Amino acid sequence: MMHPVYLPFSEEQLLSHFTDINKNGRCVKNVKHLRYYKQSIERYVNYLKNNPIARGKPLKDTRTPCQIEKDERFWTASCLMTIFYSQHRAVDLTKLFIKAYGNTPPLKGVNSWEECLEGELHLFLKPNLPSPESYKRWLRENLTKRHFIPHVLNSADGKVNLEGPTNVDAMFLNSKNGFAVIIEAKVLSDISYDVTYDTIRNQIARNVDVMLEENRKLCPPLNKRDPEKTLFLLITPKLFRDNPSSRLYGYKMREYKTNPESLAADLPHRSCNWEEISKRLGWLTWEDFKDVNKNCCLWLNK
DNA sequence: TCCCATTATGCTTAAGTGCC
DNA sequence: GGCACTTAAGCATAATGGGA
Repeated sequence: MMHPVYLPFSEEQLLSHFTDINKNGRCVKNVKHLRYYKQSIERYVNYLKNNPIARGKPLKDTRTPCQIEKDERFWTASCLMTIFYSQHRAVDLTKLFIKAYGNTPPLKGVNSWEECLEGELHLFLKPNLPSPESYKRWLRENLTKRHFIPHVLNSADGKVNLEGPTNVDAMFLNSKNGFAVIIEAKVLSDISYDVTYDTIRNQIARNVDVMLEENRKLCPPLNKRDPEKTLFLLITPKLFRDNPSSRLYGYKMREYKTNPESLAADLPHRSCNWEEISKRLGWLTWEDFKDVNKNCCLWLNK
């Protein structure tokens, strides 16, 4: 077990949730991810051992060694793996999806959550999803409408790709039927708004954009994902869902849910049935996961 | 086809700034 | 002078494109 509270799983288990990567046209295992988790756990354990009294400790001493307490990588891996390895995985996930999206999946031709989950479910941490070709073309044609700093505009000259892949925090994927949930997880931080060449673009819009794009070239089973059967899920602390105006994502989620056409404004290169897309956006809290499965987020046991 | 430098995102971490 | 807050730098991973 890597850590009893923040990552109660083995290294092998954790490693199995990272996607294969494309190296010289071949899909190969990637083993690089472990080091970050192991180092962070080691810093934390050592710090606690040498500093048994926590009260009154200044932030400058604790911030780095105690990063794990607020690290979204750990929150995400730990919480989602707990659900993934739960003996009642399908029941747990169904409860969560009903809370986020309603009694029936907001997907055409899909009648039940059971149908979504039947088959072969995978959980991936930190998968990369390429920026859609249609967006990159559009940005190339509209660059000066989206940026205004000379040296940035100059650097775009001659570049093929004006946006890199979006690294989503996690993804559930059913490789039998293409059903997927793309997950953006937050602890204290807000969504990103600072990609290189588009000052208007926000992280949720990017997530929705890559959700709507096929990924035929990605390593299996990521290439099996059906964009028409993919949902977007935001996971945050309950505190910020109760106080949505404390974060940019609070404003954006409310806007996208109550006024679907606002998605069109943020994704001008696409024409979609935005009302339908809007229904595919969900927001859950870490506390929701804990309500469904007590073993989730053990650090919230206070 | 392979290698490798470059560059993208998405964070964490360190350095700089200024308040009490 | 010791902090917390703010901003910049740094790091990790992975994709990409050019050259051998």
